[in-house]
Amino acid sequence: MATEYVTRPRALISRILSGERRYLSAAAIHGLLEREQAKVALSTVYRTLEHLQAKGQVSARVDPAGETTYVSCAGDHHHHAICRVCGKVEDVDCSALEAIGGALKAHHGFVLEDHAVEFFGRCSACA
Amino acid sequence: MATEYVTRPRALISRILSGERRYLSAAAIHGLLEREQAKVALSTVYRTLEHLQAKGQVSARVDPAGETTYVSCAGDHHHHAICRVCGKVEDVDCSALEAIGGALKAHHGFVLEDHAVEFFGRCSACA
DNA sequence: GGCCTATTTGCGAACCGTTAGCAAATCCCC
DNA sequence: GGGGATTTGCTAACGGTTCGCAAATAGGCC
Ligand SMILES: [Mn+2]
Ligand SMILES: [Mn+2]
Ligand SMILES: [Zn+2]
Ligand SMILES: [Zn+2]
Repeated sequence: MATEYVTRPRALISRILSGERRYLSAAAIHGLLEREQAKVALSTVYRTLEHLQAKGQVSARVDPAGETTYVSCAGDHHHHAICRVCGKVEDVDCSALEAIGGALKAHHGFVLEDHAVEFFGRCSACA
Repeated sequence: MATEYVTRPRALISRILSGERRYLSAAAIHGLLEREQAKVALSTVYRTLEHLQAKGQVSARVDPAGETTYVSCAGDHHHHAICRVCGKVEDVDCSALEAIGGALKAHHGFVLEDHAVEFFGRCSACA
């Protein structure tokens, strides 16, 4: 049934993502593949990204221009601090946010189930 | 130069937004206008939303399907708790997040400049 | 190694939300 | 009411993403 093939396009795209700590668009990944003479269709890039997301190896976000971008990302629930200069992504723990659950309940009767957070600023190299 | 007209479409759209505490897409707003016999072009809805955003009366977010949605939103910097059942939006203060700035600096040398947060759960009516 | 079949790819066209161009309509102020 | 700047409506274009389907590939099995 759900047999899973390790194909050349998938290996190439996984390699690119794991060597990159910035969010990349599908088009950007496709461009990087072209630059190294690897012929992979853009639709395959999309399908592979979808596949990697389903496997929990990639996290996506929509950038301000409306383009979806992807980073290699695994591990427990956490958030990203994104450098506005170079785009570097740092993983950030979010235990501080747990406390907000109580306040939401008290003020609005709101039962907190999940949250999404993004931090923006400058990484150590760009500060 | 930047004279500003109060037109019928703008008044209609502002009224719809201020009477709604959920994020609405441009198409949804357009649909509501149709339902009340008001003929407004979809492109006018987009332009009005852009206009209201620039005036700081509307806040936008891209929903999981990639569609941009809009709520009436004014006041100081804050975040939104969105009910997963009915879509109702509560304004949430974020003083608790300020503390994270120090930790980011200490752990990653990251200088925090801004953050974006969304909370998901169930509002009091849907709990 | 060769065969076989399920899975994946490549290509192109279709899709869909959003933006742009431009003439006609509207708003505002005198 | 007249006149000029602004806004609207319509339609076509745009750009990222998804789809359909035949050709190619992976990998288990002789
Ligand atoms: Mn991560
Ligand atoms: Mn708000
Ligand atoms: Zn940086
Ligand atoms: Zn609710």
